[in-house]
Amino acid sequence: MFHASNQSDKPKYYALIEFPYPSGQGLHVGHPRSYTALDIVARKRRMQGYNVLYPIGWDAFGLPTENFAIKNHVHPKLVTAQNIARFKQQLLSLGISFDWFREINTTDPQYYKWTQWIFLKLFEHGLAYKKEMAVNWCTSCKCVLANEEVVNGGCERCGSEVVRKTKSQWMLKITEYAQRLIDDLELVDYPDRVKAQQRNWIGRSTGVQAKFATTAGDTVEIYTTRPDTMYGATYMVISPEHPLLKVWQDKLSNIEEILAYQEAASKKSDFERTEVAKEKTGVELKGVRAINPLTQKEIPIFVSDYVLVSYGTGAIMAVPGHDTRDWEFAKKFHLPIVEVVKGGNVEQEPFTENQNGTMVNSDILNGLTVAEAKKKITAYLEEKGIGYAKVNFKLRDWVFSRQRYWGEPIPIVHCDQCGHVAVPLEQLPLELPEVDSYEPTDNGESPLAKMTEWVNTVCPKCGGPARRETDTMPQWAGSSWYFLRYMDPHNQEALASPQALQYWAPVDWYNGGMEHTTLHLLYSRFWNKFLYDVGIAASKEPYAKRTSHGMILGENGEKMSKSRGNVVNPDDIIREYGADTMRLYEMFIGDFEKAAPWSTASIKGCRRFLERFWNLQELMTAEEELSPQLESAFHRAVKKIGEDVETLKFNTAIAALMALLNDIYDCGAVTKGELRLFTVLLNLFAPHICEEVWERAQLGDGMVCRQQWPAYDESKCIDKTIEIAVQVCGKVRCRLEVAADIDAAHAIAAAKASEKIAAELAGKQIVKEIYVPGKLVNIVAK
RNA sequence: GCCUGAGUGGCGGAAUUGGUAGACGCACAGGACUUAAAAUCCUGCGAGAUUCAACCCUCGUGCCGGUUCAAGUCCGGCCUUAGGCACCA
Repeated sequence: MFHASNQSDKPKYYALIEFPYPSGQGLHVGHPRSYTALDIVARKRRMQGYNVLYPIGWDAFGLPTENFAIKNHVHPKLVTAQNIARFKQQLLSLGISFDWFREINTTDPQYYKWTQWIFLKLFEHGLAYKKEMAVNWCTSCKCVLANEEVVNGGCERCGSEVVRKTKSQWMLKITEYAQRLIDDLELVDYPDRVKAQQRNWIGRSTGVQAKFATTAGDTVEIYTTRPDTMYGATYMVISPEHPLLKVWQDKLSNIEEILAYQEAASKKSDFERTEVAKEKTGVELKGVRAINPLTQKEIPIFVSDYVLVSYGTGAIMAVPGHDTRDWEFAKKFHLPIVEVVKGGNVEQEPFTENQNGTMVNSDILNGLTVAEAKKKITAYLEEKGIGYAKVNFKLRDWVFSRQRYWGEPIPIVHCDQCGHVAVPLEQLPLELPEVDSYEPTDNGESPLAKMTEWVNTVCPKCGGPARRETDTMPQWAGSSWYFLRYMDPHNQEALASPQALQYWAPVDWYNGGMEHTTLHLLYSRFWNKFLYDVGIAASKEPYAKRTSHGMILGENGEKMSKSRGNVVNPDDIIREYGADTMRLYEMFIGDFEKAAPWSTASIKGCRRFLERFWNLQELMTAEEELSPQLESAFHRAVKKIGEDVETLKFNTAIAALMALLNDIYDCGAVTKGELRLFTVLLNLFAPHICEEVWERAQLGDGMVCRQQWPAYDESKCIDKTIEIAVQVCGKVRCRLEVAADIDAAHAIAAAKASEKIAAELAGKQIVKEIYVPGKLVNIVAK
């Protein structure tokens, strides 16, 4: 019924919500908050003459389905199909104007064929690579997690402990796009908090990478954001995993102690390692020392787990006078602390302030400000060949392998002769084979590894024996490009036709949850940028505008969950109050962008409002015009509702409709023209009842949702008379009814003429008279 | 520690650029209708003092201070709280 065409004379509008994961629990009351909001926008755009694309689909790969399948010995395909059927029926009952002709499903081979195709493109461009590395391993899911999926050292999904494990993994080089992912935030309209969170996650820092010579005759590279403090570097720290330890092992007299420390560090979980309040530990290397390139002094080298191997060079110069961690470490190990920036007392506490401060004890830098010193020393280090300016990011490459069944197979073949070879494009989709058991294997491999017939294949390159990759892709794969598939969902030849991609891109308005800011939102921006670079996606950024809805909490103000017993089932609400009431309530519940507690008691108000609207039919007169008493109220309402929908203020838009309805009841009658206009306005929020009233009261041809969005007349938004406040010295003393177009002189005169004000001013001298048009008069008197 | 937000009645929440604080709704109280209840309709509903009653008055948007004729809104300093990041050099 709401079918978007890829060819139209109308301007296009692409509204998008995050497609749901069809879980076994069915729709959550949180889903409709987002869907109804953009449904309102989509409906308004259609009425405003746009060709609107508002699609829906299913992000259906994932662990809960797989776990359910394991437990109940059913194929996840079947579980998925059942869940989708339930979700679909629930969404249909809400009357969301999705384009169901474009429904997609990430687990459909015709869909994941293109997910695999994109992976091979990434592989072809060197952005997908396999690497032996320490990864985050969820002990409960028996699966590798991306950094983005680890929350407080626990699994984002199940909360279980995450440990480090060395495994060979497929990685995606998202770091290649780090700078552009930051820069291009300038091109899009996202909430500041979303942009800030993404920048924070990517974590750009500027500094210097420099070489420190050692007494072993080689060098250690360090990274620092404070090259200005290099004269104060009194020791050096390398991470326990640093490769130089192996190189130096024969020279180190305390190698046993170091290896023991290394061993202990490797056993710690992520959670333990990143615990903040932890006391610093470490071991000094006996036998190798470094040389501060500026002071030429020999300084000790320590190994400590407060330096991470995965960031920078895995080694730092330690400046205890001006870094909190170095200071703590120096105090514990009684290392010298040298002040190089004046302003604090470095014996008492580190002086980390880097705005104001003058360099001291720093030879060529003495007397400079920190900023000047940074510039000068960077140039100096470059000139001497000691170091160079370098930008670093906290963002790591994306661990893309999962050792699970229910995901897209990674279309790669391992050949002893040719290495990693792409499955030829014409063999896509590489479908998931049937397996007997979906359980991961004991050694942490995917259940696919047991499918020897499937695993053993021939190399596409040399024809020799080869093995298929048995890892699958993470759940994020399918959702990283789905907005492109919607543009042309049935295309067999390409992920979408160039014309469709050109026509619809970018998504004009994308609404979703804050929880996806550093996961899905970042991943899909990355994929879109890559696809843009290879000439497929038509816009640099996938989403022109992003908004975020707040969570709907339980009645007790806590997050809804089964264990808390505060879950509200949308089916129950729809059954008892109807879909329109449900939609209206979720939009009226509060500020759209903030979390709001559910209140079943408050729903009644929305239901009552709709009943009062329904009963207007009995008050309807045959007149077409707006009645003089209500004309300005209607014009104001059209204006307000139009504006509020654009700024996500659905709650006040509905309040305006309620106020307008109260005004109509005060008049005791409604003209046909008024009811028509009211129905048109309300139809965005409550489509079912409005279509019904539209037809029964014979308000017009066709359906309400096909009408034009009404215009308002600015000049008619104003009443003939208005009430202004009269203040004396800023305190309201009375209110006056005056003509709306009254000028300052007359307004002030009218104010003074009132008995109350005259009495108030008696015997006082007027100092100042202020008139704020349409608002108030303020008389200042002594 | 750093980065974002947010603190307003019994409750959810309103309040362009500083300009009548509490829109709209819920709950509650009183009344009408009814044999009765539900539903519906009408009225009231921040706190305090005063009054037979009403008007009027005083206070009031987390706390302290400031700017202004005028501050929920702007500035400075705190407190509390939610979300994100975090031994990131």
